[in-house]
Amino acid sequence: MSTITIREVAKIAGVSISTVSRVINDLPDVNRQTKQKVRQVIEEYGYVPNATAKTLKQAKTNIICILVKGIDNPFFFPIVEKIQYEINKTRYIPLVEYIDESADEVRSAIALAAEKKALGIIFLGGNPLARPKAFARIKAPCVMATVSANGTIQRHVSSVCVNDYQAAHEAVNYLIANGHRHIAILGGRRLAHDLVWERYRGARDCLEEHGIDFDDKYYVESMFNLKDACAAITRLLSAGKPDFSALFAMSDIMAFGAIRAILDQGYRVPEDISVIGFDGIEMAGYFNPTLTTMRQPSEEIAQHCAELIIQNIKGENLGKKIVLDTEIIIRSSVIKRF
Amino acid sequence: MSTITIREVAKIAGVSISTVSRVINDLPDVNRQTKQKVRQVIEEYGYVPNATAKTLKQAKTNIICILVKGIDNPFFFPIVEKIQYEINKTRYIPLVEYIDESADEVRSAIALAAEKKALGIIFLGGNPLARPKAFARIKAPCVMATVSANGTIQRHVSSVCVNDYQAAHEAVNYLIANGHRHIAILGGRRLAHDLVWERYRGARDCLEEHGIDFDDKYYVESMFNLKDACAAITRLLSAGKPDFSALFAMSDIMAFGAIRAILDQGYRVPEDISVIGFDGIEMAGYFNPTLTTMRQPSEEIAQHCAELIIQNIKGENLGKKIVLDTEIIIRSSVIKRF
DNA sequence: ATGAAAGCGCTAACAA
DNA sequence: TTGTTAGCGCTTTCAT
Repeated sequence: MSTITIREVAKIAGVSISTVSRVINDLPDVNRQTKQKVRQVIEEYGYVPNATAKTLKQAKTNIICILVKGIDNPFFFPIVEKIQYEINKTRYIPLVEYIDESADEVRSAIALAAEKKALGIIFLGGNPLARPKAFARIKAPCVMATVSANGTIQRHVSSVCVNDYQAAHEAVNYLIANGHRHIAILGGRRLAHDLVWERYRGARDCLEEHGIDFDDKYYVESMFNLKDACAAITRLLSAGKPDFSALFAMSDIMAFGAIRAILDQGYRVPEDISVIGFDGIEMAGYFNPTLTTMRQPSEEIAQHCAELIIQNIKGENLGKKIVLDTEIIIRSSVIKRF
Repeated sequence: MSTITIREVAKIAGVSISTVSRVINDLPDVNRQTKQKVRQVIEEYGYVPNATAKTLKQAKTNIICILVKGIDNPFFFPIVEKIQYEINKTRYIPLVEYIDESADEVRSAIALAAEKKALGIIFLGGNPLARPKAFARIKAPCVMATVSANGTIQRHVSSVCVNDYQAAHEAVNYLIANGHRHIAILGGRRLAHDLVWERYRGARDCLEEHGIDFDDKYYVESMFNLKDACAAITRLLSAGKPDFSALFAMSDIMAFGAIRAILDQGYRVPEDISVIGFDGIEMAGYFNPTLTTMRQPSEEIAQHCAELIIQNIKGENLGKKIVLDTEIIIRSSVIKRF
């Protein structure tokens, strides 16, 4: 593990430490030949600068952290990619940190801000705002991606998200417009996440506006994954012949799990039960049947996140809340009911 | 961004820096009351230790790095999770680093070993062995996950993988056993990756052993993603009525893309074309039709990786190559042909 | 039980 | 153009 240090490179090359430092960092005022010689020593001995020491010294970095909670959420991939891409175009450096579903995102963020001296943090997934007191410890500006920061008093917290209420409202409205009156909802724990609550409200209100009473036994609670969603819908269906003709799933992944369950129980999608998803992940266009879904504009979300965090770092637009529009992608998992 | 430092905590608490350090690290030999007081100051002022400085000082860590190339490969998720889980049970600390598909994994690894002072590195994805010279720079023991390190002379490189040749052989054999004689192969660039080459050889040899000539026009080249696979198969099918009854895809994701293409072209899976995948990702059991696939034992792979890297760090089993068995998961995307 | 002091590898004034 | 030097925040002997 004995990596060579700048000191030794200097000694071997017969120059001073600062000269080596200059070469490493491509600073001006270095003789061409000296530079050549140092480069050669570096190459030969495989010297690698110790970034820890560099960071320690420099006191500040250009790092913007992207803290992703939930490694296996396909909805996040294109967002992470795009944010990275956008930040890379600037003078800032994107640093993606994935943390476990069970990890504490606020603690991670605090650590990040301190350790990596992140100038700003973009949160993707999780529910950091749920712990406002701990959150207040973070001094760096924060941007919440796909989660609204409306409920926050924290001035350094911005957000970029869709109007979950309205999106869910539209999704259910599409179902109703297609003649469905008996609609089930597949979502997360309503009290655990604002996001879930908003989508639930949007869906239920839409139902009510059309004079449809929503019986809570048609709210199917599940985690945001394939297996759990499949199990939940299987449970619902195995009780007997379903008396609903459409299902609104709060994520595409849940929709996939639900469709599997419906198929396994001997029903057809969409002929017997129509399904609409949420997110608009890539797989939705490849699944069979292809999945009708409320698409969140992931590219735009990413773009705005990148822009906003940089503005925030410069002290501009702190606490700004950006709300984007969703778009329904009509495919073949919803059929007209007469 | 002005985080308080250990020095200031010491001053405020009226003790020395070392005492504060002792409290932070929970070392013995600190008076209860002193500890109390220091803790209080830390709490009150929101002091967070600077991990950069700590790492710099400590010269060595307990970090084991997991370097994942290709953020959107669902096959990797459970492996990463399990490796993390296993390492967490030991005194070592797992550190997952995701790098872009276009990034240089060898450079990243070198940087990692130096910067984070990783004791060992587990590689997931990419093809680091393709650059042996640069790779030799890494002094920390390395474990290649799901890629064979057989071709390497490097003594510090171990690997945990399946026998790709044999697995592909079995997959195609299953197709043949089901009466298929005309089989297409969907894979990556054969010369770019040993893994692709091995699977190709296994498939082709199996065909030959059954007296079937493989016409290279039925080798469909594509990247390992949905879109490209779908496009490639669409191209193949739009040429005219397919004269093959089965397809072997080198990854489940590719299989999904292929199935979409087949369906879109008006054919049925498996009635017109049977499809077998590779990897055994979770989604394969939810897709429609459910996907028959050669499952790589991801849990076991992860487990062995974790064990091996720790042994390697201790100087044991350096360069060990572990080869695991795949298992065919029979579902409904392959049908008997008479 | 506590403190003083020597660095970890690097950068950035300031000198030369 | 190059070298000298003072730290960055922390851990860790070694004294006290």
